[in-house]
Amino acid sequence: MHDMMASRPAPTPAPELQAAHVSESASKLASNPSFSPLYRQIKGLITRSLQQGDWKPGELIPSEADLARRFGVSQGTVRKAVDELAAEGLLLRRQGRGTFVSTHHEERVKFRFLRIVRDAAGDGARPVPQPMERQFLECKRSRASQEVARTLGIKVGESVTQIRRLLLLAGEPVVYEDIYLPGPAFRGLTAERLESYRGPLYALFESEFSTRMVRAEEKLRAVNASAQEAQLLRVREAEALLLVERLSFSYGELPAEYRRGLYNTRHHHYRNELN
Amino acid sequence: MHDMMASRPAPTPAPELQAAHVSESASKLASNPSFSPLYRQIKGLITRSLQQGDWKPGELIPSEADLARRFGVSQGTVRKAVDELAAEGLLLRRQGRGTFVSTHHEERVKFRFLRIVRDAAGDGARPVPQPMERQFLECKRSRASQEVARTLGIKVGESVTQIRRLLLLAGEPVVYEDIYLPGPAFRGLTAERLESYRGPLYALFESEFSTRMVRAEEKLRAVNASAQEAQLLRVREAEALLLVERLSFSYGELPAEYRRGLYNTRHHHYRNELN
DNA sequence: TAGTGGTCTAGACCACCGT
DNA sequence: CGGTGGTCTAGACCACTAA
Repeated sequence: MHDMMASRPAPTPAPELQAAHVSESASKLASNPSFSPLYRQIKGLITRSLQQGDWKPGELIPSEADLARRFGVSQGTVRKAVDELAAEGLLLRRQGRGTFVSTHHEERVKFRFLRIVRDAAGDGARPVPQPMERQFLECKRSRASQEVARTLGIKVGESVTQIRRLLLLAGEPVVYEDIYLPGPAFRGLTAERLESYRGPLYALFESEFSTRMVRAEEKLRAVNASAQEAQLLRVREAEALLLVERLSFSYGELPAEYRRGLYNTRHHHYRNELN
Repeated sequence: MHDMMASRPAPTPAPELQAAHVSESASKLASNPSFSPLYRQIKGLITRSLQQGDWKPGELIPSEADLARRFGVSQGTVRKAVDELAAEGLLLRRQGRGTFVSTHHEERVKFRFLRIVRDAAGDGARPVPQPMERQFLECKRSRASQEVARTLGIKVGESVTQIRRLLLLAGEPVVYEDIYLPGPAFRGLTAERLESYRGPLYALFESEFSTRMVRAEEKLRAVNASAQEAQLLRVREAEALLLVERLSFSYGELPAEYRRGLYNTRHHHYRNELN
């Protein structure tokens, strides 16, 4: 047990990692009830570095060999940790170049969370039909209602930023949604900034508000359109609309955005894969 | 290159695997444009054994060490292949016991494809609310319509088995769906068998019709209830319903079932996770 | 106690990328 | 060319399960 640690050469670990690494044994931590394998501990350390912003979205992280030296483990162990993070979409591996922090700026993963597809589209169709046009109807500060507060895990009446917008695909209004962002982090967000920004909202949040959305949960229902909703989406009143409530999480399972979207599914559908 | 193969002891591979293994070099197949790494070839061989029914759902497959000997590769290579198949839900690993072929009979994965959740349910709620009751309204042979034929990849007018049923959760009708099964494989399916069977439909298909559903694609829309649909689901006519079209695939990406379901989302919702 | 999957290591070679 | 991730091996030890 102990001689394993002694025989391992001093890895001169990065300062912010040393404590965690030294406090945990590099061996299997036998008889420890809260045991977690080494590669998961490494994964936790990398995740913490991502949370802390040591490595920012789009940036190159240290090579596997480098990380293995820092953590004082073998490259294979680092590899398994990075593999899982890549599978979860937090990191992106590129052979010959290195491992990068995932970002919503990449062309490949734009509109990663928008599952709308045009009906006519074949199997290999892009997830989000083009051309896409956005109309921002509103951007204001308000107080969290009970529903919004509960969902975002904040207190009723706390400050939230609210965005109301319309998405048009090929000229047809398809999505009408309210977006709620918690706390003072998004104070600087204005209607003008939204109008002028090219690219997905999540890319804007990442670049200018230090909030990266990592994963999301959605609840889907069918509802009848109100008069106002019908007018905006150009459907008949009481026509069926797909209600999509999305709660997005940033690093560390932190709820960071709540969306309530109404989808006009006359010529588009929500696509899902089950495994 | 060649001496690698020569120096490797004869693995006495299983007959059905020998051809593929011998025809491929165990080394990296350099300069082969259709190159696939060894572990993917192994994965392909295992998948083929699953398709052929060499190992049936619920059964124990050979140990990693055993497979490694058969294929003449290291255990680590087999491990990586099995890892991917387990991640895709085709295999199930159990420490200390072995690796099993996934089955819809397991308690853990019952109703794996049914994403309906009661609204009140908390985060840790079971995916499918209990008690669940099923009413089979119809089970008949018919000819594939153009839509069904196109979806299932068969010819218009070919024989299909059609099931119409209603699912009730806590006494409330929530799902009304038409199920289309291709070809003569399901000839023996009767209303009586459906009534008497306990457990998920997919478990029945697996046990008695040698068809295991591996993955599925769904298209979701909102539609207004027809008079008949409204009556069955006990909602108002024209009330919004969630239309879920599901195409399920068996081994080898074979389309094996098409479902058209209407979900009453008054007190339940469709839950989805985005990564 | 024997056998299984799970973790970890050390080292080799390859494919890919930018310089 | 050097550095990166990708593949593959061989061997050790651990945790879990069933007999």
